[in-house]
Amino acid sequence: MGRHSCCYKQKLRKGLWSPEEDEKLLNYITRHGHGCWSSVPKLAGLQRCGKSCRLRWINYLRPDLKRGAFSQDEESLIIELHAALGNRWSQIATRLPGRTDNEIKNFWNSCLKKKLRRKGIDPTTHKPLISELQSLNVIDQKLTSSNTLEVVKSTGSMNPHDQSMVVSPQSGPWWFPTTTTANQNAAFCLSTTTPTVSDQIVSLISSVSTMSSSPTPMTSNFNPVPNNWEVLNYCNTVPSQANSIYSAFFGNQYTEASQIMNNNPVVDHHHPHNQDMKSWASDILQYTEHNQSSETGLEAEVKPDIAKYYWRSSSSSSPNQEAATLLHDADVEVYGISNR
DNA sequence: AAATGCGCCAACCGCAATGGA
DNA sequence: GTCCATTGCGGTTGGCGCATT
Repeated sequence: MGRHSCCYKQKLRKGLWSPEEDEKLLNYITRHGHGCWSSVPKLAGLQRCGKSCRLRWINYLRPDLKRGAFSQDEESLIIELHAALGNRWSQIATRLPGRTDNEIKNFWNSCLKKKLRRKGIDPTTHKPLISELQSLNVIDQKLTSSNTLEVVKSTGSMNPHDQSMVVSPQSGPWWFPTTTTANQNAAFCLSTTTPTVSDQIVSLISSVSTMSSSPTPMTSNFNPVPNNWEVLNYCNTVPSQANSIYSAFFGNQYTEASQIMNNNPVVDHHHPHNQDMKSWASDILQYTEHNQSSETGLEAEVKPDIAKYYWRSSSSSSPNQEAATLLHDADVEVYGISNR
C-alpha cells in the first residue's frame, strides 16, 4: 500500500519537477493523452512513477487551470461549500472551474481557516468558536449583572497593549442607528479606524448573544442589515439551513441568505412570543439591491451588538463617560475625552 | 550580514475504492 | 469470491522564500 508498486522496481526521481520533466510530460500527454498512468513515465521518458506524473498533470500542467489568487466570489463559495461538504476537496473543486482540490485545500489551510477564526467562527463546524463559548458562563453572568466593565476585565478580551482605539467626538459610522442616545454614544466610542479592540469585543459578545439565556430578546432596531445575534438565532430555529445561511452571511451574500430564509418556515423556539423573525429578511434584499456602501457586511452585522450591550450597561446619565471609563480601565489609551 | 522563525504550497504518503482477470 | 493493479482522495510534510531578530 502507499507507494505505487512501480516505484520499487527502479530508482525514481522524487521532489520538485524540473522544467525539462514538465516539458516531456506535457508533450507526451498533448500528443497521446495519458491513457494508463502507470505506463506514462516510461513512454514519456521520465524517471518518475505514474502516480507522480498524474499529480503533476492534474495540479500544474493541465491547460484548463486557472492561475493566480482566489477572487472574493471564489472565497465565499469555498466557505459556503465547506460548510455543506466538509473537507471533501475534490467535490468542492468541481464547483470551482480551473481550481484543483489541492489548491483549494492549501488555500483553506493557509488562509481561510485563519480568516474565519478572526471572525469568531470555528472553521470546522462553521459555528462560534468553542474557546469563546467556554468564556460564556463568565460573560453571561457579568452581562446579567449589567456590568460590561467587569466582563471585559474578567475575560481579558482587550489587549492591554492595543492603542488603536481612538475616540473622537464625531458621529459614528452610518450603520449605527442614531435613534437612541445610547447607540450614539456607542458609535462615538467605537468609531475607530483600526478597530482591533472592538473586534475582540464583537467576537465575544456575538457569541454571548447566540447562546445567552438572557430573557431580554434583542430584536434589531438596526436597519437594514440584521445583527449577528439574529442571524445565529435564526440558524438555531432552522438547523437544516444553518450552514447555508451562516456562510451566505459571512460571504456577504445577503440575497442568497434572504432567499433561503424566505423559503423556510420560521419558528422562534427561544422566544415564542416574539415577532416573526422573517421580517428582516426583506430588509436584507433591500440592502443588497440598494446599498452601495463601502462598509463590509461583517461590520454591519456585528457592530450593532456592541451598541446594545453598551446601552444595557449604561446606568449613568453620561453613557459617553461610562464607555470611556471602560476603555480606560482596560488600559486602552483613549484620546479626545476628558479625564475621569 | 547571518541566524532564526514562519507561512505557503508543491508533492508525497497512506488508505479506500474500483475494476479486471 | 479473491487477488492485484490502478486510480482517486485527503492528510501531512519538506523545502523555499520572506520577515524578523
